Amino acid sequence: MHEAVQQLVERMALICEKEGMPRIGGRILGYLLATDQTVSLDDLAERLQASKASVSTNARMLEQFGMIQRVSVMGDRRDFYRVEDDPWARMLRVAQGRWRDMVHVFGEAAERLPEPAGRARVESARRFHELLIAECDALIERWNRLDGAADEAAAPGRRATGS
Amino acid sequence: MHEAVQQLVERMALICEKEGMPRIGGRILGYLLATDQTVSLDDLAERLQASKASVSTNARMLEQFGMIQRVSVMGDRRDFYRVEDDPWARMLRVAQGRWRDMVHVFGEAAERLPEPAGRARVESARRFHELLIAECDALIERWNRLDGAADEAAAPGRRATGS
DNA sequence: CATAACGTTCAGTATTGACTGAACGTATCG
DNA sequence: CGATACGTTCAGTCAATACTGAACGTTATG
Repeated sequence: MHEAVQQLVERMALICEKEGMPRIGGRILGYLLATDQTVSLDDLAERLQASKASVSTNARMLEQFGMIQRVSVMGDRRDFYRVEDDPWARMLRVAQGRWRDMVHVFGEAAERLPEPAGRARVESARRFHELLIAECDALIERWNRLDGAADEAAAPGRRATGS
Repeated sequence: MHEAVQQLVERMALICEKEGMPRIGGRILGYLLATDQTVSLDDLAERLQASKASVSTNARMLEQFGMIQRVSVMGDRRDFYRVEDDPWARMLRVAQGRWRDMVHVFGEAAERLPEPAGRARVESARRFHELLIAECDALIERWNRLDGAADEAAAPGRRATGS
C-alpha cells in the first residue's frame, strides 16, 4: 500500500475518531477516497487489517451517512464499495439533521424555562441553529456550482468507473 | 431544580456526548444556559450531582472552547461560571479550526497520492472545506447582525449580571 | 502562624463501546 | 441437493476514558 495512501488512511482515522465515530470508519473512508477502484468487503478488511465484521458494520454506517456507496457487480455475489459522488455535501445534510434536533430541544426549552434570561438565551440558540440550517442549504447549492465547474475544467467527463 | 431545566440539562448531556465530548460538559452547558446567575463550582457540582473534580475539568474544557466564561467576584475567592455572550459563534470558530486541519491533510494528500482520480477527489475535499471555512465567516457576521437586532427588540439593554 | 476554604491534580474504578472470532442465514454453483 | 462463498449478527474481550475520592498546593483569615 502506497505510503501517501496509508498516511491519509491513518489521518482520516484520527479525524473521524475525534468527530465521535469509530476509527475504522475513518480508515475505510480514507482508503476509498484515495483509490479509484470499487473495493470488495474482503479486500477492505485485508488492506485495513481489520475483521470483516468490523468493516461490514462501519461500511454500512458510512453508507447511512451517505458518504460511501455500495455497488453490486453483475456476475459477482460480493459487495463492493466506493466513495459517493459528493460525500461532503451529504455529510452536511446529516449534520443538518442533528441541528434540527437541537432546534427542537431549544424550542421546547424556550417555552418552559422558568427564568426569562434563560428563555431568551435558549431562544437565541434556537434561532442560531435555524440560521445554520438555512445557510447550509445555500452553501451546498453554491458548492455544487463551484465543484461542477472545477471538475469539468480539470477533467471533462469524469466519474471513472474503476476496475 | 425546575423540571424544564433538568430536561434541558439531560438533553444537552446526550447531545454533547454524541458530539464526542463528556456528558458532564453538556450538563454544565445546559444548566448555565438555563440559569441567569453566575454559578460557583461547588454549586454546579451539587446541582448536577457530580464531583468537584469532574466539574472543574469539564468547565475548563468548555472555557477552552469559548462556550462558558469564568468570572471572579470581588471579595470572594470562589470561581463562578456563566455562559459566554455568544457561545455558538465561538463553537463555530473551533469547528473552523478542525476544518483547517482537514484542509491541510487533504492538501498534502492531493499532492502525493498515486492515483489521479484519488488526487482529484481529495483536492475536491480540500476545496470544499475551504469553502466551508469562508462561508462560516460570512455566517457568523450575518448572525451577529441578526442576533443583535433581535435581542435589542426583545429586551433593550440586556446582559443581566445575575446575583 | 495555624486553620479553613478554595481549585486542581492524581491514582483508582467503572462504564462504555470498538473490535474480534465464530456461528448463522442466505444465495449460488457443481 | 450438498457444498461453498458471501455478508451479517452476536457474545466476548479488550482498551479507552469519564468520573470519583483523596491528597495537594495556595490563598485568605482569625
